[in-house]
Amino acid sequence: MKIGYPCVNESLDCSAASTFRLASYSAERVETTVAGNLACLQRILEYNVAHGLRFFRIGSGIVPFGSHPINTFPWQTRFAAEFRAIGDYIRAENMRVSLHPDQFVVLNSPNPDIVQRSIEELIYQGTMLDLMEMDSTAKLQIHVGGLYGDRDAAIARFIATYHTLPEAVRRRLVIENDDRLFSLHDCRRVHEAVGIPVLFDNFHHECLNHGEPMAEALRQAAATWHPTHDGVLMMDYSSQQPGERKGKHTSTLEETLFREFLTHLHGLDVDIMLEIKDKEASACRAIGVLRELQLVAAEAASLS
DNA sequence: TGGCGTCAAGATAGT
DNA sequence: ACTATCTTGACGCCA
Repeated sequence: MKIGYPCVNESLDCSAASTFRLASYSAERVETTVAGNLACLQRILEYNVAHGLRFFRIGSGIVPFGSHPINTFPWQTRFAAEFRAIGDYIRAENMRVSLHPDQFVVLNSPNPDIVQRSIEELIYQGTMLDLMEMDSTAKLQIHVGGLYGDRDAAIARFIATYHTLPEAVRRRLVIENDDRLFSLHDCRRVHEAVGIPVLFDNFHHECLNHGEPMAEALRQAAATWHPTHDGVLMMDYSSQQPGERKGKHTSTLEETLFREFLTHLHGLDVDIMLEIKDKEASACRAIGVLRELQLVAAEAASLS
């Protein structure tokens, strides 16, 4: 089981998502910014190794305007060595990485231009993983998309678009159950049609489900991952921020809830991304919780 | 230097 | 038809 957090490290004084306005675009600016972002990414990964965090979501903004037509800078060749070095480090340290393109990637949009731009974005993000020479267990996670008033048609459009994706994207693409529109059940329908793995989000599942208990939901999601091609189930973990609207992520890890969640795994191996506001602080505490449990288990074994 | 309006991109619910 | 929200930071103008 690997534990991780997304995109940003708040303990370090660098950013791997440094960018600039479209209006101030220049090739020179791209080059210096990507160099800085990759240097920071390496520092974040080193921090993670030092703290036992072996899962990390790389931010979408490593290459500013990475899928925008304005960006004709050959970053893929200029930074090939840097990407490969980062990939070597990730493999050497037995880490796992993912990316999560944001809300603008909508493969089931009725608007073909939006679909095309979405595919361009997925190609950009997949290319980064390819340059790092990551295998197909490094994933690109997206949501199914919009509903547009007709769930079946929306799912059918996702499936149709999926078939047109380049293999380089398809081998990494996974769908995540969301908290309002497409549930675990809906994602499993898509999986049954095209074989795409379902990344499980426990908090979204609490917000939107069909009565599946947590342990059963985990089992169902895990069954959509091919053990060698996809790796073990990736999941996002969070919990409700008390007193806030339903769906608001907690500001810090609630250790009691996390321990309770772990009881539903029943030995299932998963890699857990903590989608929690205070980032690595909570991830480190999650590591502490797991170590405690392991100590308890080890003690019980030695006594028996 | 600090404050703050704005930023490539979509979809949805509410008014 | 228009706005706020998701979600959040960071750019970059201005005082």
